Amino acid sequence: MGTVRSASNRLPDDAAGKAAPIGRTAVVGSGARTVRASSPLEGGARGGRSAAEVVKINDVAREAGVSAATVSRTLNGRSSVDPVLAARVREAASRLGYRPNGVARSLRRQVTDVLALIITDVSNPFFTAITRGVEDVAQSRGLSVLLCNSDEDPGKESTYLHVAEQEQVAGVILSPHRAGSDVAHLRRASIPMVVIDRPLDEPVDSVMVRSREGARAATNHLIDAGWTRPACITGPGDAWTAQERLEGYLEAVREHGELDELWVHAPFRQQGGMSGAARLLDAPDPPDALFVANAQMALGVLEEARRRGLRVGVDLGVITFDDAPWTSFVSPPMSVVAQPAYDIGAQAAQLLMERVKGTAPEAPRHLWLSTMLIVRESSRRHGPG
Amino acid sequence: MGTVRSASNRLPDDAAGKAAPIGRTAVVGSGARTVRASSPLEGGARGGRSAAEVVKINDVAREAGVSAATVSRTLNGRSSVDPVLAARVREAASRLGYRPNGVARSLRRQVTDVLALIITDVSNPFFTAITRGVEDVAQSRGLSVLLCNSDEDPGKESTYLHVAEQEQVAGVILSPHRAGSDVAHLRRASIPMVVIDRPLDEPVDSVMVRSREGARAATNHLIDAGWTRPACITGPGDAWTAQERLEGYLEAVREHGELDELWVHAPFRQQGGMSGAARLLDAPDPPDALFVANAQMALGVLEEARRRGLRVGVDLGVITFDDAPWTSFVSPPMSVVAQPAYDIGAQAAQLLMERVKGTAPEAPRHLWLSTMLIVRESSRRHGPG
DNA sequence: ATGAAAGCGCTAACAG
DNA sequence: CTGTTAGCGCTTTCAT
Repeated sequence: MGTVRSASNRLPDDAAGKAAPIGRTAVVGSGARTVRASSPLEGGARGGRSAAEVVKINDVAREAGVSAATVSRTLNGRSSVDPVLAARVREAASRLGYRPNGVARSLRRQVTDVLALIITDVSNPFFTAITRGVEDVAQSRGLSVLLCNSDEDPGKESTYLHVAEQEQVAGVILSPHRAGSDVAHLRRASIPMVVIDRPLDEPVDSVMVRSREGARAATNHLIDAGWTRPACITGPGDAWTAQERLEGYLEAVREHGELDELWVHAPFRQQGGMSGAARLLDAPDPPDALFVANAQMALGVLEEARRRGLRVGVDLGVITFDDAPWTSFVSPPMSVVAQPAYDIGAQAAQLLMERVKGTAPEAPRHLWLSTMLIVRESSRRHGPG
Repeated sequence: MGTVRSASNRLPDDAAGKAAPIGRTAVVGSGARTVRASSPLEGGARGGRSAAEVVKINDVAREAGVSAATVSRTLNGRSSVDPVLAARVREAASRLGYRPNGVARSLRRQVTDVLALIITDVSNPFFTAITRGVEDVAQSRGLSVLLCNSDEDPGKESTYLHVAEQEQVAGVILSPHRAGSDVAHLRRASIPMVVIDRPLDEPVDSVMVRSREGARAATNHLIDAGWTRPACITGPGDAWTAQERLEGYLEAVREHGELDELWVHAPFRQQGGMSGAARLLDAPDPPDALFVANAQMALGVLEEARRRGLRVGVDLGVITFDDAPWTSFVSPPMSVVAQPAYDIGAQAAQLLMERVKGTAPEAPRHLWLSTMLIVRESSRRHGPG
């Protein structure tokens, strides 16, 4: 697949050995812990003494000659403070390089200015587009977004759900692995949540895509284009989106009667597309066109087609879900069912913001967005030769 | 660019209006706060009373008839407890559905089991591959990874650096926007850090790629292939990787004498590649081959070439950095300089783990990984027509 | 091995 | 408007 010219990497052994975990503090001297300034003689961190000590709110208070409460009020602007004192506080804070401890604040306030977005695959452009949507609206509201990659792994998913709970994030946007994903703890901690891309067996806000409709349109298009044995390569059986896209395919096929129903399940990855295509094409009476459930799989399909010397658009019609950045550059340009990924993210963040602020109605809201069929060349039937 | 069949999305207005922020608690009744069980008469959450109340360590302690300290010790396994009591504690904890409050724990322990990975572009496959590397080793060490997308925006970067500090993450892996990115606060908070992809003007661990070497090899390859006016489309001038790749190009060009030095800077995006190519090709004496500094830009180059009716591999030679998943499927297959992205992440995580555990030497370590030239078709010179 | 008590650093009632 | 006081929920000495 190309000439390789050079290579040289190495992954070093774990130089750490099996030593017991040690705290963050560098192990320099004996076990004696650093002593914090407490005697009035210390007089605060004056001048250029670049101590590694962390400045706390009380240091600032002392330096500014006010109470910690006033420092807090000044810096948070929640209550009015005498301008003179406020100035003194700000001055002291910046002189000392004070940085509020977010953990302490969170503990006290019980919320953070952070929200978590848990997706099933960072390397899928569909999800990164969603991410952008989420980020844009979150940022406009002054919140940060922490991305968590659950990788279609229930274990990782629950770990991240746990992290979100532990860290007391303001809200969670989740693309659940399965409808049964356990979010009870989040609910119990009353952390607002919005589900995207796939449904959840819980009464929560959601933003979904009419996948089935898109799949049906894609399959119909394949048939209209003159392909006579369209098949479907969809995601794993336990993924709702995979089922829906398969359903859409089946609906279309059934509308036309006479057609065989041909489909396989495979992981939502390039490798999955490859093996799925292989299984289908190895059948006694193989399909002449493929509706593929995601762009990463589509790449695998192209790979397998190439391996077999099948010309896409001639020997094999192909259309896929997701308008990845590369779709119009492959040969031939790939027809797709585009999902409004950015909007999914933006809408979900909207809904979440409303929950966070408490301005949302109690009943869960469900948004359904539509797909868009973009016909390029891979799905058209070009005469052989 | 394709026939569009249907579309229908909408982005609802901000239904929230401009109401002041309200805490997470649903605003149901008056201002009276929920009262916590404190009277001995309450007797703990027996039976099916599914209270929305959050269970705290003291509830578990009471339920198990031990002290909070014992509960903590049991659940953290840091000190030995009587097996009988331990069993009782565990039983009580699970019966009550106790979930330790991570924020409180972090405040006390001053660390979290989470590390932050700050990258400049989630939608760049190079960075998602890095992410996988980081995740794999972090997970094997029992840590979770929070991904932060700084988007080449110094503001966002510093926000995330701030979040990382606030949340007291165990460590940070950063792909800095500029060498001058301000990480002083992290250092002051003694949060371990590893820099990837680009250097930082600070004595910290780093994992980098010999970009310049790769760029030089790519350019030399273009020249060897028979192209006579190779040009370079690199990233923004303030990005180190962009400079290095340009340098590599220049080195190669200079080695050959006689050749003009042709290059432009542009954002590391598809759009950037497009405009960069346009500028270069619009010149009086345009190049006949392009060395592109990243895969997303390369897509833009393909777009521009198509727009102008230039045949890649015939009228225009192209080679790019990064072996994105689609590179071998575009037409013609794209030659690339592959970076060991996964390894960058894995190695960085390794280094970070050692710092977190305190088993690393004090002096910063610098790892340099090599690229790999993969020659496909886009860079070969095929006779016209 | 266990419990009591002392905070981690901050914010929010509550008086003044 | 400001300071005092009381925790947020947990872990960890320090005694026992």
